[in-house]
Amino acid sequence: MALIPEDDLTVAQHELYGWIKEYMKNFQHSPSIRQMMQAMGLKSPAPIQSRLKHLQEKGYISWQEGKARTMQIVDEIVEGVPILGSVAAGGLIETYNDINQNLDISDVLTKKNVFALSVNGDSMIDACIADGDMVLMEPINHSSSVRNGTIVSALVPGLGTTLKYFFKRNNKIFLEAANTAYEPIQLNQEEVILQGKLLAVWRRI
Amino acid sequence: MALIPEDDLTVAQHELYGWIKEYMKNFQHSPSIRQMMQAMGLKSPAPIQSRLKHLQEKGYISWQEGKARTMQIVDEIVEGVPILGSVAAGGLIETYNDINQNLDISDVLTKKNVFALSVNGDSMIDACIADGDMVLMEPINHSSSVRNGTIVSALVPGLGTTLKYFFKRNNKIFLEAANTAYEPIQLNQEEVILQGKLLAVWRRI
DNA sequence: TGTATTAGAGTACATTTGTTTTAATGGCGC
DNA sequence: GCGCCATTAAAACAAATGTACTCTAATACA
Repeated sequence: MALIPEDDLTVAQHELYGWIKEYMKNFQHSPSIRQMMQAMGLKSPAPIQSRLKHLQEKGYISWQEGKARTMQIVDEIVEGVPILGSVAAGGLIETYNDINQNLDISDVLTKKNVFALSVNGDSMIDACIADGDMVLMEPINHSSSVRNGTIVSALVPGLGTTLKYFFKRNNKIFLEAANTAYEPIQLNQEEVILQGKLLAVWRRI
Repeated sequence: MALIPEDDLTVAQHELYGWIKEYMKNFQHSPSIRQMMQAMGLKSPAPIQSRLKHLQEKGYISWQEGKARTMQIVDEIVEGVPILGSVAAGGLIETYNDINQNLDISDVLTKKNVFALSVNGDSMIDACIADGDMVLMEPINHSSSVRNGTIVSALVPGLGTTLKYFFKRNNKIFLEAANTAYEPIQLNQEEVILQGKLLAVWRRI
């Protein structure tokens, strides 16, 4: 049960294709035929040429003839997944099939210094952040730049890093869970280091 | 308020840098110096070399000396956000700073035919899927390939597209919401078209 | 077993391409 | 105006590279 139907490829072609994808992901440019030759353990360029030709005929790759390192992987969508519609819960939905919109995640991922944290526990369950989720955080420079109600990751000495709602009242900082089973934490400004504020949530099933 | 501090670049360097990024985004490989020359309206490679050298010294790009089209853009993180630790709710946490792991989203995004749906309503709120979330779905070919308990988007004639838990018992299909306020839907196999199964959830704050 | 097909080795060649060098140009301060 | 500096043009060169070709070994198939 292959996830991607690459069954029309021979073993050698599949191996080369995988190597190329890996190389291009790492180096952001196309490898040369002689590099592929070496990577595949071959001693002449002819077999690579043959495999590339087949890969091109089957629509996996393309390149500009005669030009060095101009391969492209045509198969995979580099960035963006089509948004096919909106889906409702129980009620009516409009399914706009031909909308030309793509889910854009890159703006968050390419933001400077963004980091991710893996969520443990269920203290934010009422904010729809579950155990095992990845939260993408933007570093906080000044605590004054954080609005009340923002979800932040905060380092509380003795407690460790925790994900909570942030509130500031009368120079006191309150960290509140999104779960009534947890008591709010009240702290002085010096007692807490705000690490980042929540940008996005990512959950793999 | 520039997002990325490119202020240390001259106008010519900045223009070239922008063009290179655009080219590499479109073609998945590095341009040649002569291509850049032409794009910048120049008639000799020397000015491009000079600008590339400056871009390299300032840490924007890199390349392998002597090799054709081996440029890389070092500035932006192409894919991947560092996972800095795991964050707990209220309890203790281990914050592993030096873990060399990156949040990898590409495997889902580059999967064939994956599509996204915008979630309306709160019927899946107990599965931590909230109004406004984006759900990434993998197309379903055969209903037999869907396991009980999977979250699917299903097209129910007269009802529209809906996001629900999928169950199959005695050749009947049950679509259950993750919200006790909604009643389960019971259908015959012919009455429902399974569109996709849930791969991931994405939520922007 | 014999033959056709395919894969690979080895080689050669033209083009592309990075790099170097030298000369010309143009702006700029004095 | 004059000289200094950075930018560009122009040309040349060597390395890298894609491509074509021939020959050999392996493989499949009847």
